[in-house]
Amino acid sequence: MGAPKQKWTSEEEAALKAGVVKHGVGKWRTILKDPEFSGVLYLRSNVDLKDKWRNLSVMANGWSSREKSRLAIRRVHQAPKHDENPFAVAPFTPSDEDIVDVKPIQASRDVVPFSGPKRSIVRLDNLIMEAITTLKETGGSNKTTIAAFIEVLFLF
Amino acid sequence: MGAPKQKWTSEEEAALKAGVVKHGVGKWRTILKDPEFSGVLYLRSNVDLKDKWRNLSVMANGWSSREKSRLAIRRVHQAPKHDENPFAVAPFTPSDEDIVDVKPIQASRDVVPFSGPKRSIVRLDNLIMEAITTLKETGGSNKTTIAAFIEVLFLF
DNA sequence: CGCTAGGGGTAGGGTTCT
DNA sequence: TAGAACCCTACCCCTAGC
Repeated sequence: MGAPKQKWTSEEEAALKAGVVKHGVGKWRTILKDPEFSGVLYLRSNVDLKDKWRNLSVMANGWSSREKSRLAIRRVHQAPKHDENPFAVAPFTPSDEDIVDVKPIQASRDVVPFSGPKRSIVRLDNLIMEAITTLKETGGSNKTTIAAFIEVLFLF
Repeated sequence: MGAPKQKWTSEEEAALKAGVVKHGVGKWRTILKDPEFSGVLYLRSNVDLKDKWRNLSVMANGWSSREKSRLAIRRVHQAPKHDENPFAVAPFTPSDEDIVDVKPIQASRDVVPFSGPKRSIVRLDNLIMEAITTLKETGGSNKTTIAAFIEVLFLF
């Protein structure tokens, strides 16, 4: 039928993450063309990268709760005239616990079916991902902060 | 970033079709400036019109067999607003004198197995669209024929 | 410089496979 | 039933060429 279904290797996954750190979320083609990653990702298309990142993002915060529940709230969307601000799509109540700092990851700690050894690594991994995603979504011009994550990223 | 992504409403789509009938394919700016349509299409650019027409043409011509299946199975799921207008259907089975052959514009990186006969769904609007496009492409000076389509177009 | 045609890229809903 | 990988447009941007 379709393509043979090729599972992502950890090398590819790492390259993707590094690529996102370097070029940003949504720059799939750019990441793919970067000589730094093309060697690893040459079998993947830009769409593949996008899809994979989507999966990773879900994993990174999907276990917890908020942030992604907005997807469920979306079903009917008709914008005849005078559309609303696209960024206002998330009607989450900015009450107390928001996505302010790099804290939300704590919340995802309770429901983790992981086995012992890699636990901390995965945790940090998710932390980074969440941080990056959040930074990007909230305007993400904070280059220095992102740069800071690069070091952490390559610690593993 | 780019533009906020504005989905086309059925009103806009109808206006575009009517505009094409009135001014012809490729006269995007003209359609846009026509007072008859500017009220509906005022937040679209000439390029937007062109792009949308491209989509519509693809739909009218080479709809993949998978799409056909999906359409058939389409859930009776209520439409909140008035999308999916009453053009709805011409359920009778298309015999064999359907559409010509128009291969999908697709460059798949992997296997390209299926190719078969393009038996498009016979939706009235698709027929109209095809007819208009064909007329235009083949010299399209058959004004009377086009005029005939106008009536059909506005029958619903 | 305005306009159209066409190539390209991304987002997101769907579908298929495991 | 779920999740991962892949598919299919809808929509937008860019630019060559007139």
